[in-house]
Amino acid sequence: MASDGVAEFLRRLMLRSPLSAEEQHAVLHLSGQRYAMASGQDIVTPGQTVDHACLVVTGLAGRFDLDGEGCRQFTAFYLPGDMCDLHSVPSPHTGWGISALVPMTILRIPHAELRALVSRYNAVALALWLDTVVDASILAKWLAIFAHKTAKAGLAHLLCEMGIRMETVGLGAKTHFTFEATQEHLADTLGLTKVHMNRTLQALRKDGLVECVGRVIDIPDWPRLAKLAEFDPAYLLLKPQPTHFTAQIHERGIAANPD
Amino acid sequence: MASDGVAEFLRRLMLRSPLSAEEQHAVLHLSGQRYAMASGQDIVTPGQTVDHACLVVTGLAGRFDLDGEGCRQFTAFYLPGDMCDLHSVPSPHTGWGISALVPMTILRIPHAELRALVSRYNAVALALWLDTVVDASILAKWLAIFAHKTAKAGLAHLLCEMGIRMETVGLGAKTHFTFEATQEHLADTLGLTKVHMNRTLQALRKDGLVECVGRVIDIPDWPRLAKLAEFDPAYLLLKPQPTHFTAQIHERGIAANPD
DNA sequence: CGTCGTCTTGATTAACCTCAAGAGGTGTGG
DNA sequence: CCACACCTCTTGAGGTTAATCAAGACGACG
Repeated sequence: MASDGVAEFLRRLMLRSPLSAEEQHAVLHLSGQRYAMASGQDIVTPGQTVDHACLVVTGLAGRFDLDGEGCRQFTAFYLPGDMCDLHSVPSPHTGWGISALVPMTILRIPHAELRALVSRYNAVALALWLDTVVDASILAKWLAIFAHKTAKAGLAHLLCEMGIRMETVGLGAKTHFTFEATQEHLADTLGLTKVHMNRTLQALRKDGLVECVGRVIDIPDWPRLAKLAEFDPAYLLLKPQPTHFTAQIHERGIAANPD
Repeated sequence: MASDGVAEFLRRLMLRSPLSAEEQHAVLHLSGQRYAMASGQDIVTPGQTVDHACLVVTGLAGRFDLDGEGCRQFTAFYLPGDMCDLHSVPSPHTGWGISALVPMTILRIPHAELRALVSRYNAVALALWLDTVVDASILAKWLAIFAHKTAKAGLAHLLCEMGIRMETVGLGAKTHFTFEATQEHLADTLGLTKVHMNRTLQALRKDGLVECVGRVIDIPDWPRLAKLAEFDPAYLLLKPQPTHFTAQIHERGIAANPD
């Protein structure tokens, strides 16, 4: 019944939170209206008050903040299975916006459904809360990396993160994945100009740390890139906290709690 | 019975979330052990797994991230009444640390108590969740400002934020408050060196935008500082979202929902 | 009275921005 | 099939912001 994106959302929750069969079932019964978004279209307009959260079914979305001159700063990326704007459940009025970085499909899930879910199932409430905490953890790491580090290390870190996240949701391997963000999107994430982003990316390519054809990213030497970035995936709060764990994730699958 | 810091925490929650008398009462019954922390001491060590959250009773705490070379990046400041590390309720293992920036007293509240509270009272669960969302909202704003803007505008923005937050918790006015962070702490927040932070602060002083004696901050011309910073307090998610509201906050007091 | 933490200053170097323009691809309409 | 617009990526030269290294001044504290 629910391979319209909700199953991927449940899978994401269970990466970090154990849920009973009943709770899983309840999550899978979430429903909402499907929308197709054009590239560049706003999923959430800055300052809007919303009565629903948006689940990314396919594509890539970015949360952004606007400054006075209209410059964008991206503060999160959302992949398929991510519930963007889950924050809006406790805080329906958001200052930020979310836009589609590529043509994509989303599922709008009413707050009413989510609130009913969390009031009935305590474990689900904690799971959703944890989901926003993960978002905040990534944000804190971005701040630490982008404010302190050089553009090269910052970009390297972002690519490592996207690699792990893509692999975790089954979209390629951490060393080989498709990341549909333009160089300008990346520049607006790291707080650089697109010119400097271009040169930084070239530097990584010249060092043999990254290869790109189209929007496909290849990381020929993961350890070296991770070392340059000082990348430690612990902040992504995936279950097995010790550092070398990514291999296990796929084998575990979604049925962690069959009872 | 509970003017040991818990009342201030309840007050903070009620700035953003309406709670019934029973719910308020339940929050006030939170208890924990009181600790005195020395300046510079870690309240939470990076990588630690905790079974309690820490309520700031007096003083100032900072959440930080460490990079490979041991450089600190602060990712949050916590004032009296703030529950630092509330994130640890859904995620007990944290990558970041929290340290006392001045001598301070805290209250350690066991996760067990907080979890019992949220499982009984749905509105409290949403209130706590919202509290971590506010934290994330500040983080997103910091990223946007510090990554994009010049040091001068970034520092101006931080001072505006601290002014509003101090006034909101009743510690001075937004244009006149005590902020016990050293220039080095500020540098580690904006991602600058302490040398450059010093010069940036001097620039603000020379422009007549800020005056400091000791750790007391004076903002002679708030509108001009706010304009330089492009400061809009909406991201702090205080209740009356329209822009000019700070006057009302004090008058409302804690008894917003007497029933 | 000396030590330590914090603030301050100067000179040099590196990182990043700004402005400007061109190259390559893609989709569209004539 | 070509012409055109548009988006993204790329390159160059010069200017600004902030980092680095080094050292001195000041006050608080024991």
